[in-house]
Amino acid sequence: MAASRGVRHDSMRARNLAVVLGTIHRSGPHTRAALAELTGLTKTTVSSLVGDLLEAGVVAESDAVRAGERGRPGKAVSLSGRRVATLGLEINIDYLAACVVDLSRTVRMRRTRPADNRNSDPAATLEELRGLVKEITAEAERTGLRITGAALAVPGTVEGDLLRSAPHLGWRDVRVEGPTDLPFAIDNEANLAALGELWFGSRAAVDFLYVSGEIGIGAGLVVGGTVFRGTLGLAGELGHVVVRPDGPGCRCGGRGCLEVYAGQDALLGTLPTVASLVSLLESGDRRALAACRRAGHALGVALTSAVHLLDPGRIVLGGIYAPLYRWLEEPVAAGLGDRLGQMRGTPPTLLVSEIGPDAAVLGAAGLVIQRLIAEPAGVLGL
Amino acid sequence: MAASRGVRHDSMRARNLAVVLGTIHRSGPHTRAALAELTGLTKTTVSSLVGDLLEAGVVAESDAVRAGERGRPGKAVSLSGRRVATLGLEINIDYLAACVVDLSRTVRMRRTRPADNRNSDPAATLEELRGLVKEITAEAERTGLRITGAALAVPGTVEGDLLRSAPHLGWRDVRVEGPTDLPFAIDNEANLAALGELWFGSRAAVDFLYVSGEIGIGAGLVVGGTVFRGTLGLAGELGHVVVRPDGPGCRCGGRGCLEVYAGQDALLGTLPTVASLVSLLESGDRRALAACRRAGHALGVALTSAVHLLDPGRIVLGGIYAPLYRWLEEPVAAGLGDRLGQMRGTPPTLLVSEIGPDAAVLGAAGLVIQRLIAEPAGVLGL
DNA sequence: TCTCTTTAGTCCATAATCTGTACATAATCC
DNA sequence: GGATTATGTACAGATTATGGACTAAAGAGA
Repeated sequence: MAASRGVRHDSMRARNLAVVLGTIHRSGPHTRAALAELTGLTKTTVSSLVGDLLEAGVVAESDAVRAGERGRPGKAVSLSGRRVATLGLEINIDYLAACVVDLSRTVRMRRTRPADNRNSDPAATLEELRGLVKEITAEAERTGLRITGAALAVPGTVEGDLLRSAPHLGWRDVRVEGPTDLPFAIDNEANLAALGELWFGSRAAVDFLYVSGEIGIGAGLVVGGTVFRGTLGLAGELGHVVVRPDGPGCRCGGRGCLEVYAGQDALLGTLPTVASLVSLLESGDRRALAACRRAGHALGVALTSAVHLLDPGRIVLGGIYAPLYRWLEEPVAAGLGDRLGQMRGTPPTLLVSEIGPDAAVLGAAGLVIQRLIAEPAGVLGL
Repeated sequence: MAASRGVRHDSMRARNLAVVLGTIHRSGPHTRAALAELTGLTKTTVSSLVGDLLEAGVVAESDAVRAGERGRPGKAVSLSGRRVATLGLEINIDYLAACVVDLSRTVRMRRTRPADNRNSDPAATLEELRGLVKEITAEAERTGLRITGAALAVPGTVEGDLLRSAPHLGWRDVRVEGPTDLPFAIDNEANLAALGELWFGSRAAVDFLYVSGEIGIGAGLVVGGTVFRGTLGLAGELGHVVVRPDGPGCRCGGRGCLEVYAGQDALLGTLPTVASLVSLLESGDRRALAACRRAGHALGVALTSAVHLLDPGRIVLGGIYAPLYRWLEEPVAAGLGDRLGQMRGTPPTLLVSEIGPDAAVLGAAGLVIQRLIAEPAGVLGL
């Protein structure tokens, strides 16, 4: 639905700043002339806008660049990581994490603090997080970085700034305030991991479903570079898609949810870690292989439903599914291929995430960068 | 992702025309002063914009209206159905339909032409449709209506303007051109029926999942007043969500899809029509009741998956499920309630569609109105 | 080496659009 | 009937983009 506020002169300029910055972000460094061509604005206007962006330190001019064969070479304008950065945060079951990412997508800092957050006290954990944030922002500012905002990934469902339910933390209906006075957002771990894949993954694509295998199983759908959140922000709960309506009971109250078959607990059984499962798999352990196959089948079934409902461009398996991908790929792909049948041209490509367990923190920082690029004037006060 | 074109003076005005028109559409008739308040524009600007809209005939001034207690009364500006209307079209298995709906959502004309389109020749059917369109647009123009565009609902999957697959028509990969030189769109029957519910349903809401029970089962998700289409436009294929991974084979190639349990063929069995099933149900026929209960259970399972993945605000049952709602409500709601369990505060409300079998044609016209309101300057040449 | 051509980027007068204040209008209140 | 209050319009002023002229910087060709 169209935004309801009218456009005034200042918002026109704000919008054009966003258009220029977004174009640089989307299609790489360009000279002012090329930007004028791409945006449909005149060279004059682009020059003026780029001037503001340079002053704000969000873009930088490179040395002269050969554009065509002849003529004056232009100076390419690219995103600059010099001055502006954002803060990604994560509360997970056994650690707190924070990272500072600059506008050029370089990870400038990273901190992980082990912590046992199972059934923890929200206030205490958030206080701990606040400490981590203070520490890392102070250090970032010492190196001359301006942090423009923060986002927090949590293993649970989020509505607005309300953490509805994080079963593995034992949290319910926790209102999370920003740990600083920076602009702040909180979102589901899977949604933000999907953004991590979008911003830092190697197979850059703007349409995919990121599947986050953890103790719970979540998914984040990215369509056209934006996370689809549903009505309340609760979309993507892949872990409770029904695989077998009369299957074993799930902690959610339902039966035969995907999580029962392919959650971390189901996969590991009595094994202590994913690494131990991997080594068993590598040694050809039959029970481990069977467990993986079972999980893969269930995942194939749930993903079939997900593909029919969400129509993702690709599917990226992440979290604990990444190290297990060698053993999951075949059953999952087979399940998808068999079941999707003639309904679509080809089933979505299945890929493995390559950014590892940092996906969510990085994605949190990416979310803030995304907002900065979408609305530079508001964020930077231009 | 942000649009990539810069904003110029004329697009600022175009945008503001859309803002004013959209505000009138969304929150009803208002005086210029109220519109200024709502949009954040000044009274002067709103007056000027409303002037253009009046001239284009898309809005009309009412008689003076008491706004507050004292002061000069304002004249409310409301959408006008006088001059501008849109065309909704539908190709279905046993009929062609067309309707003309004006900007004030009044259905001005409606035509249905029985036709046996099962395994029909696309070219012939489209030619037939073209005839219907010529007839109805000629008549509309005779009454002084200007048709600004048309949209076509088809029982199948649509990518762009390509009809990928309409199994019940026997069509595959048909490129559908507009039946006139008007702006034209084609979309899935379920998506457009959802828009029909949005535009013409009595329980106005901007977030819901419309479930279209026909021979196939589709669903259209509306979030914030917009249909969610997924990456290729294939989202919402509820009929092939997996209910039982080892269930009976489905024509799609999968097994245990919802359609196998709750599609029209499964519900009717050997009965000829939905009406005959209803009368059996009313007379308490045990086999009919059992069939409905089975279908309701399956629907509850599939909708559970859909709720987890899509997070709809409400669920509206339409198509053949509307007349069967009395018998479906309990098993569906029970299935949803039991399975969704503690994952969300309350499960989405279950409702029955009240606009009947016209949902898709009406929604097609609604889609065109939606576009007109979103971009009046482009469509009307202001 | 000098000039021509070509492209990049800036300058400045002009145009489009919105803002803000002042004002005419129209109703109620007392 | 005058005071009050709110609607809608007029007009000067502000903001921003445009477009053509101009400067800058490089290669091509003589």
